[in-house]
Amino acid sequence: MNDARANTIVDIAHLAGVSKSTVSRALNDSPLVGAETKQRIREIARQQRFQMSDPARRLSLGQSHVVALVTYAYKADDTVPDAFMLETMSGIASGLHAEGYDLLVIQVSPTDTDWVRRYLQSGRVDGFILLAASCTASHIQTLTEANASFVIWGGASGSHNYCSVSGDNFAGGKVATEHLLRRGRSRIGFMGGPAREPEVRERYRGYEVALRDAGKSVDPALVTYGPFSLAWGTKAVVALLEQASDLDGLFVTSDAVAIAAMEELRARGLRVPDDVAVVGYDDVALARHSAPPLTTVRQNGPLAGRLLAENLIQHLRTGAVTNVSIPAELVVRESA
Amino acid sequence: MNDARANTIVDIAHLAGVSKSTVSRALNDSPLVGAETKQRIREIARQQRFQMSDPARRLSLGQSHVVALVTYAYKADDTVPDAFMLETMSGIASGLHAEGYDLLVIQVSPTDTDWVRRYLQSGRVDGFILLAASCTASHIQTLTEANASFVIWGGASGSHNYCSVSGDNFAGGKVATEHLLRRGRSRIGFMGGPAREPEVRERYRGYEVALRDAGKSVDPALVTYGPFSLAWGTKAVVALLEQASDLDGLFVTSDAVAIAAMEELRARGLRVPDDVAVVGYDDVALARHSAPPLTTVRQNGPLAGRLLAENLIQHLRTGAVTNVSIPAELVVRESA
DNA sequence: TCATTCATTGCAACCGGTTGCATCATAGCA
DNA sequence: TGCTATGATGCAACCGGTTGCAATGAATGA
Repeated sequence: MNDARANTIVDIAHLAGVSKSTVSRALNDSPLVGAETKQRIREIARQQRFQMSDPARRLSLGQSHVVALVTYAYKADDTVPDAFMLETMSGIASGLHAEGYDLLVIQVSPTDTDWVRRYLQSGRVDGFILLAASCTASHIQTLTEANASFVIWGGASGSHNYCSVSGDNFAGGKVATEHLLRRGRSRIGFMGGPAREPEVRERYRGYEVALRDAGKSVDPALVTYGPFSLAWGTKAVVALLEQASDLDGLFVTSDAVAIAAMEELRARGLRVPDDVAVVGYDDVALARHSAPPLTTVRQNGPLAGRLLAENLIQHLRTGAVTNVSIPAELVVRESA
Repeated sequence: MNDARANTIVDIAHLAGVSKSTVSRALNDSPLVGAETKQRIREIARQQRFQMSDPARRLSLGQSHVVALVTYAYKADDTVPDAFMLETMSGIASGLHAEGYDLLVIQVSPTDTDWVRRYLQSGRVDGFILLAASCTASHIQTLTEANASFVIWGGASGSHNYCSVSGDNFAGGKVATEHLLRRGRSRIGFMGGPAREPEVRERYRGYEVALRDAGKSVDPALVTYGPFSLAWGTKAVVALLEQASDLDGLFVTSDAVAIAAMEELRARGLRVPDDVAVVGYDDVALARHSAPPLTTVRQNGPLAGRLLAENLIQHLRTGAVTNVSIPAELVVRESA
């Protein structure tokens, strides 16, 4: 190996004729080094294509500059893989990157809470990003007890002492329902996801308020909850039609499920939107190309990701707790 | 802070009345420590809920036990968010996890190659997982020169000296085309993705061979390439029909694009599969619920992910270069 | 001109593990 | 009984940075 490239700050120090402290300070842009010295050292480092050892740095500084995105093992059958999820992840990654952080993706089992300790106490990560959909109360408790920094996507809007970023699910549900009302629908069904998810509850509230504002009240026969699965989309439509054959509008809190629902409607000879108008949620890429193209509520995934990243980092640095809500926008296509 | 929990191996050493070397060895299950001593130390560590410092460990060992998944910034407009991608990622994460590795997701710009050095030389990661679709020759060259461990998803099947895992794209293309032939179609179009992508080329080869085996040859008017975007799906159908109005079968190398194509066919009054039979690729979750449900070629995403992880780790440990191909399976639904 | 301040730089300890080598006690063997 | 092979443990150096404090020299002010 004639690879005499400088590999540690000591090597750089030799080349520059200074001590390693000075090199360390120069590369960290400390004001304690003279301007020309700093310049010279940095130039040498550049020529040598020098990269500081990250583990050593972490060890000294006591922080990893890594954030974990906590997920469950993804199963194609019961989760619909959002464009949204990928978009958001992309936003998270670039938001973190801009601040010099890296994104670690970890999978945890729903019943295990030990991962908090494993990742935090070992210094592998500085903080966590969780998704409300896959995040139980016990997880939150564990995180709080461990004094961890974390931020949750889609948490309840209620009072809590942790950071969160959510879509404006209430507004989204409201605008979707109002749109259906404006289209002259009077028997509007609500197909939620799991009833326990805060996102779903908020969207329901929006649905409820929109109806109330229009002088109507909610008919329980028109409301149904279930998993966010395509199979359920089909089943729910069947059940809904049995309970309320005069259904003429449908607000589904997931595009994928909405598309499955539309398929079932069609299979039963009902035309969309003529017989039943349908509004989805998420604006998945395929929504634009469904039959008919789906009217839906769009959330800005990259923005969400960026905010998650920024708020978490802010919490790491300052301890500030922020709760942000990003707007929901109705995208009108042909299904309603 | 009365938090007197043991935080370093030295604390454990005190509690156990041994030296820190012994603790280190005990926790690493070294055969150099006596059995009872090892037991005792481990028990104490458990009681203290002790976690070794990862940065310190990395610094000593010179490895990070972290692998980077290299992605480009995700843009909803020109990339179709695969279920496959998410599934594969999940497989990668659990494959890595089983071997004690973590998954870091990094975004790089197509023109930048410096990230290799930044991540590798700094010791932040031990190796890389790349996707052929977003992976230029210069990236590969840089990786090779840096002597990095890496594995590529969907690389060419040709001869190369790096690890790769791919779907059997040739077989997939062949089986899809054969299915269309079996359905009595004689004017079968090929809608590929970007012509430069190895995956696409292989699928085309399968298409070509299937036709040849059936005594037909490829009609260039039936073949078209373009980006994997939904908008292109629509446009390509228009173009194809102009060039060959007698089109009666269509093999599209992406489900999402295929769904967009079917929509356009329908818009032009052509029935699927009666007038034009369509076969897609990927078996996206929505494929089952498109109109009509899409016949497609399925790849096992979780398996792919697991193999990517395992082969990379094997390369890290032994330097072994493996090239694996996973099977492609035809899923017959109603579109063909 | 001398004392004092300030800007630079170096020294050395520290972060928390790993590991080669020395040490030591014990068991095995002649 | 004396000597060696062997297993268990400790010592101390090392991984590559960061940082408090001391030291140095020059510039400032009286």
